[in-house]
Order: sequence, then C-alpha cells, then structure tokens
Amino acid sequence: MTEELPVRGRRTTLADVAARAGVSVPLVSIVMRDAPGASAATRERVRKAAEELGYRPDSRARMLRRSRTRLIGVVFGVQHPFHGDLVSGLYTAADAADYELALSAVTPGRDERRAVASLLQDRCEALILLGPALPTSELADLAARMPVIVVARPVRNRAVDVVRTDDAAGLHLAVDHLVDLGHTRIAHVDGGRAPGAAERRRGYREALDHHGLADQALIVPGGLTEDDGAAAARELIAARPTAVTVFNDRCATGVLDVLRREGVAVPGDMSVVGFDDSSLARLSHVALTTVAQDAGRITALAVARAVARLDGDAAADEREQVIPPHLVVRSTTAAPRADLAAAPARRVRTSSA
Amino acid sequence: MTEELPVRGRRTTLADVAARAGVSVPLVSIVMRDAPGASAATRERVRKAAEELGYRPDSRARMLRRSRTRLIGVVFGVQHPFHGDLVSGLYTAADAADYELALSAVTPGRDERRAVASLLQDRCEALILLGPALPTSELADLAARMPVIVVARPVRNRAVDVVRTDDAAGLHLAVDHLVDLGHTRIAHVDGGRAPGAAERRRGYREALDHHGLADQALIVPGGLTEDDGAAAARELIAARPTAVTVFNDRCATGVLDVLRREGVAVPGDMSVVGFDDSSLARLSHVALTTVAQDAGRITALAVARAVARLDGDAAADEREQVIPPHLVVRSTTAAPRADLAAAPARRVRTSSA
DNA sequence: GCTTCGCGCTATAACGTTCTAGAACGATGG
DNA sequence: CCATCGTTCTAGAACGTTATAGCGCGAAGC
Repeated sequence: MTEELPVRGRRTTLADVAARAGVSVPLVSIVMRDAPGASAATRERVRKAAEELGYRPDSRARMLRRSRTRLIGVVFGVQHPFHGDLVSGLYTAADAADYELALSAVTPGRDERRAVASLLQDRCEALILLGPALPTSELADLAARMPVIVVARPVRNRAVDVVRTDDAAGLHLAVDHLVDLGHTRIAHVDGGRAPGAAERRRGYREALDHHGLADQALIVPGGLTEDDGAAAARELIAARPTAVTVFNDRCATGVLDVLRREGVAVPGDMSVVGFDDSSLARLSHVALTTVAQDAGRITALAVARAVARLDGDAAADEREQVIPPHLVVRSTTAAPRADLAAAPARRVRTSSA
Repeated sequence: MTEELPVRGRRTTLADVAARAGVSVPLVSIVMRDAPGASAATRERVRKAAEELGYRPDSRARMLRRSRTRLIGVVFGVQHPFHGDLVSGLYTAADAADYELALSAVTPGRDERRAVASLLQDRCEALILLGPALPTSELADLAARMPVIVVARPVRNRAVDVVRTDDAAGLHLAVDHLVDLGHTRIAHVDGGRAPGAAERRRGYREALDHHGLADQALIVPGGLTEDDGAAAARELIAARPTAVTVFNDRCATGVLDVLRREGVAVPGDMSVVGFDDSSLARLSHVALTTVAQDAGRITALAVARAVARLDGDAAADEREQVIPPHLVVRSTTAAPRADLAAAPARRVRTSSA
C-alpha cells in the first residue's frame, strides 16, 4: 500500500526484497513466479516486501537465465494503417499464449534488414513479418535460424510459414457482388508490385472469366496510395466502366475523390469496391463497399503457428494458411443505370500478367 | 564469407568464438565492441571466427552486465498516423545518439498503463510518451523513477519534460494567412479533449482578437476523425463562414468531403486550413493548406532531452520546449468571393473555454 | 641489471535472475 | 526409536556479457 519512495539511483532487485522479507533470494523468485515451494504465510510476507519496495522483475535477467525467452519479434511498417490493426491483434494473441512481443518498425530511414537485425539481438524465438519486401532467399536464410511467419504475402519456400488473406477469393467476392447487381463492364485498379497485388489481379481475371466476361477485362495501373487512385480515376473517367474493383481502400479513396469531383456519381454512374476494410472505409461519409480481411483471425493464426513451431508441434497442418475474406457492402455499390448497362467498356491499358 | 550453417539448437556465444579463435572470452568481447586492448592481427582473427560462426551479440546479457542499458522506451498509438512520423524521427535521433529504442504500442486492447509497465520491465532508462492520455499525477509518479519526456501534449508538472508544437502559434499562422487573403468570418472546428485541442482553440481566439475579429468567433465542436469533421461540416454549411481552421488534417478531410459533396466549393466558397501536414494533406488531390508540425525537430529534441537527463546535464534549458510550426499553403485556401466577404457569420454554437 | 613503463592478453568477478541440489524439520509408519 | 517422506527453505551455480585487476613481456630509462 505505502510504496517506498522509488530511489532514482539503483533499481530494486530480488536481493533487496529478500533482505527486507528476511528470506533467501531464490525463495523470493519462487513467490514472484507463483511457483510451488513456499508457504502461504511466507508468500504473504514476501509479496508485502516487494510491494513496499516497488519491485519490478528485470525481464533481461529473467530471459537470460531461462532457456526460453518467450519473445516473438514483429516487423511492421509504421506508415501502413492496416499494420496497426495487425499489431493490435498480435498483442492480444501473444498475450493469450503467454508470449511477449518485441516490436521493430520499418521507417523511411530504417529498412527491414535493420529491423530484423535488432530483433535477432533481442533474442526473439520467432519472427512475424508483416508484408515484408525482403527477397525470398533472405527469408529462407532467416527461417533456417528460427521460425519465420510471413503475414499478408505469399512466399514460395518450404521453410517459411505464411498466413494471408485469400486475395483472389476477395476479388471473386467483389466481382460476384457487382455481377449480381447487373454490372458487366467491371474494371480493376491494380496494386502493381505491392504484396497481394498479383493475387488480386489474378482473382479479378478468374472471376470475370467465370462469368463469361473475360473480354471485358480492363486493368488500370494503380498503387497503394490515394494519389495512385487519383491518377487511375482519370483513366477510368475516359474508359467509363460501370464498376471498378480497387487494389485497396486507400487507393479507392483517391478514386472516389476524383470521380466525385469530376461529376461522376458514385454509385450512380460508377460502383466502387475497395479492399482491407480499413478505418478509412468505415467512415460514415465514405461508406466504402470493401473486401474485409479478418485481422483478428490472421494474427491469431500467425501467433498460433509461431507457438506451434516453438513447442515442437511442427507436424502442424499446412505451411501456408489462406484465410477467406468477406465482403462488407456499404454505399458505393449499386445497380448500374439502365442507359449505361449496355455499352461496352473501352479498353485503355492492360498490364501484362 | 563462408558462414557456418546456423544450428537451430543453441545460440553461438562469445565462448564459441573465443574457442575457435584460440583466445579468451573477454578478448573477443573487446574486439566485438571495438574497445582498445587488442592487436590488429588478433582483431582480424577474432572477427573472422565470429563471422564464420554467425555470431550475434546478445543484447540482454550485454545490458544486464552494463550499468547502462542505453535503451529508451517509446509509447505510441498504433492507430495515429502522425505517431508514425514521430517514431521514424525517434529512430534516427536515437541512432545518432547511440541509444536503442524499445517500442510499446497502445491499442484498443492494451492501454497506456500496460504499455508503460512492459517498458519498465525491459529496463529502459527513459520514457518518451507520444500524446499520452494518462493523468498528470501518474506521469509525475513515473517521472520520479526515471526521465519522462511527453511529446505533443502540455503537462503542468515540474518533473515531466515536454516537447510540443506551439499549437496556439499554429492557429495564429492559419488565421493570419486567412486574414491576409481577406477573410473576416473565420470559424474553427474544435478537437474537444484531444491533446493540443485546448491550445489551438486558445490560439484561434487570440488571433481573431488580435485582428479585431473577436466578435466573429465561431467554434464548432469537432474531434480527431474524419467523421467528426463530416458532422462539423454540416454545421458549417448552415453558418456559412468564408473560411475555417480545423483541429487536424483527418478532421479537415472529413470537412472537405462533405462540403464538396454538398456543393460548397473549396476554396471558392470556403477556405479550409488543417493541422499536422500529415501524408493525408500532402496528397495531390487533397492539397490541403495546413499547419505543419516539425516532426524531425520534435523527435530530435525529445531524444536530446532524454539523453541530457541521463547524462546528468539536467541543468539543461527549459523543461518545456515549444516548437514553432510553419504554414504549408496548398490549394484549399484563397481570397473570399466578393459577394460573400460582406455578410456576418451566424453563430451556431460556441463551446465554453 | 634493476626498475618502470606500456601493450596485449587472461582470470575472475560481477549484473539479476532461475535452476538444481540438498538441508532442516515435523509428520508418518513400521 | 529409526527410517521415510513431504514441505519449506537455502546454497551454489549458471545464463552471456563486460568491468577490473593483474600477469608476462619487450622496450626504455637510470
């Protein structure tokens, strides 16, 4: 209750607590860890002493002594909003599994190699990489050292675990939805070389094909950002499809903004579908119809896989876990206007597969 | 060059390197730290052995042994885009000062108290808190234990260092700019209880006062998010000021979106100024005139202050460092239309100071 | 030739924790 | 009364690193 004035100088250690409680150091350790081997009365006394001295265990020393550190390293991009959702999920999943997280950010001035290097020094037992841009060969080298789980990007290598959204299926959902509404001229704004972009492009093509609309395919170069979307919108205005699926929500926001500013009503003149269900899409004045990635499930599986590898249950199922997304229908999609439904989409530019 | 197959089992330690190089363990330590006390020939030999074994120093053990950990804890919000910029800056500043950073995120499921607690266990020497919501009393308790630097929020307590943008001055810049353009009916969309909101509100009032426009003050309740901005926009449409300063860029984006959708031209019918110069504002299709916070300078000062405290130069200047912002003029501000410049703004709602 | 250096290196002890043995003790069982 | 056991505790070592002290040796100074 009456916590001692925390001295600015030396940190209070197990030895301090032991001295005050009149017991040995290991016994204090036993009490602090809730390990068996101490009487109820002693526990009480030790806990009181610890409380009074404001004792905090030193995780460095603890991990040094233990064979296991129970520490999972996470590399994330500090700019990418969706990584925020993933980090949140990872914290709760790790918490439940009784693991700790060590965060290492990728910034404009700090590349993935540095981020990983610092985690290696911290003695993490496993690595979770969010949408890494590292070449597969380096990922494989890492995976030879320790369990590596890559999130949100496919990796063709036996040693690397992958948890990702079924990007192709996401575009099937989007296209199916638009076809159900009556659209036939459906364009796609591409993500270029971004993680997942190739899969989404493939899903778009497959879905059109499945509906017998393969010859209507129109792929406009885009990217990850609002600016990329704005640029793509100008091409869309020229080509005038009745609907468009966009690589992600940020890009879709750029598309929306330019379309509306240029007098193209959404969803009246053109329907728009995003990808991610980021907080952007949920904004009431945007109300973007979008493909939602299940961040909670993805992160839970990523942590579960790391834990399984570490606990030796390496016989676990599949190396690559592909999570189905789901469609969130909001206000940017509707049936095409009758007068637009007929005319064929003009082909502007098609990126090669 | 030919790095040994990294054994999945035990980690390679100084002892392994020492054995291979045929020297003692402390000597390897000396070489790895580039400390004086080893001949050039030995250095070469040891480095080669370390390389071959793929040795990585164990930062836990290192920090345990050293009196200093040279570790600075950072608490940041995983959702807030501006925190991303700040974290980037902190990394480079810490790097230059030869300190390491330990990141601890605040998420919907992990409050600031937990974030701080985990950093304390990691044995950080100082804490940098980005826009914390913790009560001043708790900040003061922390500051009694270790140097605490709060960024982007004023704190009235002797023990806590503060580095923040001069929010009031930022609104002076914004209002001056608008007045220069010829505006007299300038509204402000408020940030409520968000960090910095009170200062910006005050700056807005002072600036209007300074230009003899105090009786034109119009403060519309807002918030931090696009949705808050969208709601505020509806009030603005009713009140019809010719210009508006908005709490931050996200909120301003919401304002812009609704204004344009409702047929209010920006900047034709209404000028809009944001705050933060976030990536949002820089987007070419948004091109928001905004008050820029100097993230690089803020983070450099925050780290410098932490280092000064730790090195004992506590005689350092001011406890609170207030960084002047600057105005970035883009495309959302212009002179008011002649027919609008005359009529007085109607008062909709004024939040109490 | 003896001290006095300085240099390159090693031995030993820490840092704060947890693990492994084992000691002290009363209770139980024959 | 002695052996056995379980409980509660302590002594000592260990994790991987770095700080401190000191050793051996050739060079310089008297």
